Amino acid sequence: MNDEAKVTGRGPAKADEPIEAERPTLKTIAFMAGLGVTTVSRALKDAPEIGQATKNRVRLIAKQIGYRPNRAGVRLRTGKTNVISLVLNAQSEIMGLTSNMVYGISEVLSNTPYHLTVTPYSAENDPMQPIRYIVETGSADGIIMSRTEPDDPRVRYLTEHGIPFATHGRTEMGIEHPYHDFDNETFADMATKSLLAKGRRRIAMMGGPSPAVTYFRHLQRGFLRAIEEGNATPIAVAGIDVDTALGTIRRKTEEVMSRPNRPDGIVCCSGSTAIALVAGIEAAGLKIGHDVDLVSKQTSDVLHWFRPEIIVVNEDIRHAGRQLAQAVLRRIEGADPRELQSLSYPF
Amino acid sequence: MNDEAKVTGRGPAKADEPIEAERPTLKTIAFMAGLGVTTVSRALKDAPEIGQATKNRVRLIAKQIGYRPNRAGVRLRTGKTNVISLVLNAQSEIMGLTSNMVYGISEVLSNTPYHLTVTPYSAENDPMQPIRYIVETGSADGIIMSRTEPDDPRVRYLTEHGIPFATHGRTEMGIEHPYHDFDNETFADMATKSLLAKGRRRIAMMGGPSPAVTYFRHLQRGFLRAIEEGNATPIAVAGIDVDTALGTIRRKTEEVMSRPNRPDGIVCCSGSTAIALVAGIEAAGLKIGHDVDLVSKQTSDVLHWFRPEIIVVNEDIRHAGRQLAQAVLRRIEGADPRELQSLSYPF
DNA sequence: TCCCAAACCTGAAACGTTACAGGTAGCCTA
DNA sequence: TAGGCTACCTGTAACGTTTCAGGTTTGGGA
Repeated sequence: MNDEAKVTGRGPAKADEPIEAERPTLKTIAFMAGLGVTTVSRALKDAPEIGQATKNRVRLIAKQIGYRPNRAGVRLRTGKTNVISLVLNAQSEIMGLTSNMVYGISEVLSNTPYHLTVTPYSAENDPMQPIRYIVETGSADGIIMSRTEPDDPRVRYLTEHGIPFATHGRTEMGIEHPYHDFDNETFADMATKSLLAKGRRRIAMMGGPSPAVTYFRHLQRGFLRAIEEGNATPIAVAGIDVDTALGTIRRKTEEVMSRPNRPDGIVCCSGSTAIALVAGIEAAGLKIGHDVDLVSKQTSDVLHWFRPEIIVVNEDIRHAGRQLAQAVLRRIEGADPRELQSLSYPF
Repeated sequence: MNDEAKVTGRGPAKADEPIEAERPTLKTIAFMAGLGVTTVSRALKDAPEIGQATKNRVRLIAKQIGYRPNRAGVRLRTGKTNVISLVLNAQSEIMGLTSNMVYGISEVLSNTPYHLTVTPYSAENDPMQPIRYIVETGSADGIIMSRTEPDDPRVRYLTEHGIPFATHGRTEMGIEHPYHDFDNETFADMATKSLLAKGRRRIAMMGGPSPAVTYFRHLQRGFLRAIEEGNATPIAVAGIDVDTALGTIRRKTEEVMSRPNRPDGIVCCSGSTAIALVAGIEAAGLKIGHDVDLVSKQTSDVLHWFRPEIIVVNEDIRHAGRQLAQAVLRRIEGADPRELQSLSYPF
């Protein structure tokens, strides 16, 4: 049977130190219950071969002494890390995106044994690098990532290696995988139409992502469709992306809005861009809602209270985080990826 | 000696599966080098009792086969988790704070074996709860936390338990611990003085934190000192904190700025608050830089390009993240906490 | 020639968990 | 009464690492 000394501590407590309670293990419970360690392990995970009375007894003791399974032990034995990794591009910080994503994911994870680790990579680095690291070292059970591209090497790699993951954004590579996306096509369509409805005819779209990212195409498609249906003129404005420095946006906007053939309506795809846009527009001596109308997507609630004249559409990133977390968790449990694909719609 | 089968795999690979390369362990290297596992372990950590030639040989093999220590093994044996935990209040999302903090910390951690996990807690919950969880389950080697209070129970608890940590913000409880803080007293002083220099005499301060948080006092002190020295009148405006909903701020500001005894200068302590303030001010029919002057601190670069009339002071949260990460790491190595205390200054 | 220390290297044990391959008691059936 | 089934429970081994307590060789000094 068990040796009591081994259960209660590593030796006699020194007189001048407080008796530090050892963290309880399965062995502690086994000793207290007069059972084998195996039985306790099984009882705690509700295995069918353990009697109900024993289970109750074990669970009572476990709760009383505050037993928590040692993650290192579990991980070493089973390979299960109980970690979800959020892989992020540190550059693309659309206002509040990272934080809301983190908080959304955490909300879901807080009721589970999973922890969240964040792995940012800098823009100069290969996006594959953190992914490979996680897979090679087996440091997470699931991955959440953003900046999804139509033909995304990360998606291919993870699928080949059978690692559960979910992407913020869709791909176009014929691989069914969990994702959550905002319906940017509908957003661009609706946004453009609302400008058309105000009589605007010379419309530009700004503040979208790099063309490499999938949702750039969605935006483009929705925008161009509405423009065409409305018989309006699309104004191309280069160099105002969501990753562009705000000072550059402001300057560029002022310049664009001073041209004779300036747009009279703007669809903006990000909140921080919108703020710099407004600054540029007003620096050019124009008035929002009079000379030009502005519709913008936002991922934090800043715009709402900034200029009531701006038509604001919310993309709820926190909700996206929740969806993505749910998706990876269910994928880890083996769910069909096609059931883990969701879209949110602009209202 | 070692059994080759044990080193190269768990059995013959099935014909229809690709030969999945097993992840190398110390045993793999030991077998390849014709050494004992112990020797390899020691060689890799540069122990003095291993010969130089052996070290070189072992390290070469390790590098060649891409050996990475198994974290679960290390953690189980030594108790070292190689994890730093960032504990955050999910409510207090000052614009971009969370993300910049995360990125700053990651920058430092990326050159170390440490991973970053994020543990948010909701405002309704006890701030001690996540801290206790981490300590009880031993799930991190170090903790970074914010919203530091003058008499902070978390600081007391962690100090008593000897867990390395660093706080964003100072305490006033006579415990020397690592921290990084922004010199909010100087900020408030400078900000107020710059308003005085513009001839403003009726000055309010808004957008600070909850009075429970330490830096509330710093702001107050700097503000009141400058007010007194300048023989100006402080205008008290209640209910416009950094955590207040922006809609509320906007409404309240409009109301305050419509009073006959309205402030003619405002010191604002957060960027998002400033945006809502401006909206309120302009809704009241006033013009920034004419009827009222505004100085604001910001933690993202939005304000800069928003209204040039606003005097902007930057608090670099990314830098704070770097400092805090450095501090915990050095604390883990046993450095004196008094050498891990730093302040950044408004320029 | 013998002994001893220094320089290197070693196997076994342990961390906490789960999987494997049983073991035992009690009871029912033939 | 034997055989066998069911319901519960058990010890041992293993995951990969580090620590402990040695072991072996080499070379130098007496």
